[in-house]
Amino acid sequence: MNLLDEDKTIDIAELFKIFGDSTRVKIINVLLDKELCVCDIAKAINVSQSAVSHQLRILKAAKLVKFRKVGNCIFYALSDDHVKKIFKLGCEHINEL
Amino acid sequence: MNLLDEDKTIDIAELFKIFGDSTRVKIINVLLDKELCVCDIAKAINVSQSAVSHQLRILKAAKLVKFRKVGNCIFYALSDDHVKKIFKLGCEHINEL
DNA sequence: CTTCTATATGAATAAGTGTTCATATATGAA
DNA sequence: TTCATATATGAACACTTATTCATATAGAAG
Repeated sequence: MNLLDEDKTIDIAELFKIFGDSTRVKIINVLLDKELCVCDIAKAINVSQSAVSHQLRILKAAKLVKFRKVGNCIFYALSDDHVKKIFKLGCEHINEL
Repeated sequence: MNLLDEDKTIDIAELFKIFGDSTRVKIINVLLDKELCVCDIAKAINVSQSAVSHQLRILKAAKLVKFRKVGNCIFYALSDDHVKKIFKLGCEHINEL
């Protein structure tokens, strides 16, 4: 049962690394069931607009979030259910400790 | 659907952060289906004994691995199926990209 | 065109992290 | 006890990363 060829080791680590920051975890958490624009995310998790924007850039680059533009605002949402699954499994693990 | 109270945000991030290093990913990968002692892990993933030991300490502190002593050797294994589940879900995500 | 709001981004700084190297500890064998 | 092997650990260093601050971009409203 060897799930990884050497090439993918880095990719896996990079994926989990993205879930490994509390600001990004907060962003993912508030996006679990709805899309939000940047400033609403910032308000919701009480982090500066700039910091949220920087982190969204990372989440976007990893294709963990998608976005759509509506006038002046940009709404972000989780890319797919896979992101939710990984996140929820992590939550379950924590809750069982 | 708000899975996190503020208190747990850090815990979740800390959990994923542990999966977010390629040396630790390699260690988890070789422990998926068997236990191994430290020097065998080091050989298997081609990383120094010291580096492996340092990373095992982190995995141990997070209760992601368990260990047993046999004479001179210390065999490490994944703590439980939860660790495997999270890891495999990450692998699936990567393989689907 | 000007102003206001929303978002992005670059630079700088501070904090965190992984590896290496040297060494300590501990167990087994002789 | 002495030697060899397995593992752990502390310090140092290089590297990465998240935030802040200032500023740029862009769209909407007046």
